[in-house]
Amino acid sequence: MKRPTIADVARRAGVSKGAVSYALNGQPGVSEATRQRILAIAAEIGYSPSSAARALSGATANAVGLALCRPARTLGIEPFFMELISGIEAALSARSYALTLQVVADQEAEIAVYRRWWAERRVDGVFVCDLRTHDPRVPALETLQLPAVVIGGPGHTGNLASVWSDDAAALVETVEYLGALGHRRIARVGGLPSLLHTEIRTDAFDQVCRRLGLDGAVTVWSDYTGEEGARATRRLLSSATRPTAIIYDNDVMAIAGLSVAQEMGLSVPGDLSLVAWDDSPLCQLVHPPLTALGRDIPAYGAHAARQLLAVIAGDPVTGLQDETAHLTPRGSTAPPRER
Amino acid sequence: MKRPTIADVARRAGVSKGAVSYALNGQPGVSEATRQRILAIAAEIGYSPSSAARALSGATANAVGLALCRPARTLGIEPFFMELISGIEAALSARSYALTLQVVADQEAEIAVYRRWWAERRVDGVFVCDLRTHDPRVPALETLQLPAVVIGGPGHTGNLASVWSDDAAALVETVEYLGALGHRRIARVGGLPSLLHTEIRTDAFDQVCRRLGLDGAVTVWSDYTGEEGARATRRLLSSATRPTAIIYDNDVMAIAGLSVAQEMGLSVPGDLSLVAWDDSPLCQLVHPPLTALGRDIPAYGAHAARQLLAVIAGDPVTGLQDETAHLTPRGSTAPPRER
DNA sequence: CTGAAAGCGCTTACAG
DNA sequence: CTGAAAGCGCTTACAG
Repeated sequence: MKRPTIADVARRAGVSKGAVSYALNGQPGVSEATRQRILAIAAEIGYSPSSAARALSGATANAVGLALCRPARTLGIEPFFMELISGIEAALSARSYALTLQVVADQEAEIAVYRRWWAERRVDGVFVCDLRTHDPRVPALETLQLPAVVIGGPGHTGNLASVWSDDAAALVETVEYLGALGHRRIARVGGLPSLLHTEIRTDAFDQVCRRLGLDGAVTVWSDYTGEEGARATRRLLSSATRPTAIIYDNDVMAIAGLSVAQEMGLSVPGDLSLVAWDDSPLCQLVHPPLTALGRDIPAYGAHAARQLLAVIAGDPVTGLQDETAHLTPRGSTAPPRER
Repeated sequence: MKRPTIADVARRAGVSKGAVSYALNGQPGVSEATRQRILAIAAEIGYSPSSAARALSGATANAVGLALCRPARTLGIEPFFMELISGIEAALSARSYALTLQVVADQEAEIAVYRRWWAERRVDGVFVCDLRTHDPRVPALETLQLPAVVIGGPGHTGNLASVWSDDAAALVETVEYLGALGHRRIARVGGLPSLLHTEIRTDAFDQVCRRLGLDGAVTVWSDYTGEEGARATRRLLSSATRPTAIIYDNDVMAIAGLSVAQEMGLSVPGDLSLVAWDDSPLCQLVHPPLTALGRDIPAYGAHAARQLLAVIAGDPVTGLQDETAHLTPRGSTAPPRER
């Protein structure tokens, strides 16, 4: 089947190719009647402008890129990324933008991908996930002048636009809630310590525990996998002064932790309260269902997409604070049982 | 920062643009010494050919498309798709192909996306997931002559290439195993009944149960969500002749089923054995860990990607049978307890 | 082995 | 409001 071109539409409509271009792009230069006729003919013969030709004539690529730097196993098991991508995608396709995805091994490879995308003019902009302090991707993107939106923060984003959520506030709310239930020894199983949001949560955790005088507070780090979450939990629960409550940096680790507690003969929430960060449907599938910190991740992705399109359009864009995660108490938290 | 073009490389190397093109694409027409010099200069100034210009001059778009027709919530929670995408991506990026992703609402919208991608010359080929019998996407793609690989089957793929796994065999193995343990009343919580692989599994289930004389065999359908999996399980376990074993069409439903069994006071595996299809890490996070049917999903995606690249290259490609899922027995299956 | 040139299908000033 | 033309950055026959 031969693909229709702008010339086919022009011939049928009895106008020049330029007129067709103006009509399709909503530019002035054609009468409304002509525009309608041209649009009808384009629809009739199934014409869509070649993205290559369009991109080559200086217009945009109509595509944005997302490079993910996580191994396949954590990508697969964490609902977060797929939900984020769904949200990004929904906002992009509403504006007929395509999403180009690439999985990379490390930050260096990620920067190389940005450079290639830029040189190939393949994308008009990119999303940056898993921000770190002193993140080399930020200056690299600034140098390339490739439009970008950081999904994360606040701070450490240089001149790049960003979308972020107040993790510190969510963590403080959680600790205060556990404190109000009567917990004095609260532990936290954090995510990768190199990620900015892990650092933000850790700092907030230390501060609020100090403020509430909870000196049994301890953070151990993990990598978001169930295996590591289980190992960290086993270590915490084997200590002489074991915690009565644990906060996990994702839901997969929390579910693994629940399993470990049951295997060690502890009752949840009687002997141990558990809180998961990221309230995916998984949290309600286990027994007892997990108290969790949740927010609308697809919406977060959609906001990031709209920010990126604004940056590409040249609008002045800075940081956008998204909804703060809220705590949904379920069966995994209760006052600590006296020992 | 200005993007380097082929002219910049040609000027520096003191050759024509044509020569640079030949050198970069590994075509004859330049001496090996010149080729090396040109490649070195390209690398030095960070040159990558504009994908738009390349696509416009009749070469390929160097991108393939994947349209996913699932709501955000099941996409997020099912590790399957993200693992598949990881595998596809790894095989594609090894050949510097980009993956374009789009989430669509239904099959009609999906066909419209294919048509648009084709008209825009945005992709060189596409992957087709969630195959149905009499799937309208198959003739649509045949008409467009857009290279495609169906991820699923066997059968019902028209002239399109495909990658598939023998679900019938895996299901038979599972039922025979449960039968050998002594189970006589086996139920199955299936996925969406409209999907081909659900049909294949259902037929295989009916046949093997008949062959083994298990007349309590029953299949109920679901939509892969935990909620529906829980509801289906509750219904099955409330029946007077409740099953002693249940096979689930994905792991999320199996985990929900485990939770329901526990909530109803049944012990797993004492009163009820459970088997999950799709052996993601989730299966080992619950208590007891789930017996599951698993296979290497990233590899499945990688095979599909290599098939698609072969179709695009014009190689003769037909159906490729991938590994059959194998059963990993864990704590959720045992002989039924006498009642 | 190399160079000059046409052409891919658009967009966008520039004349009319 | 419309048409003719240049130009985006490649690839690929076609001469030399």
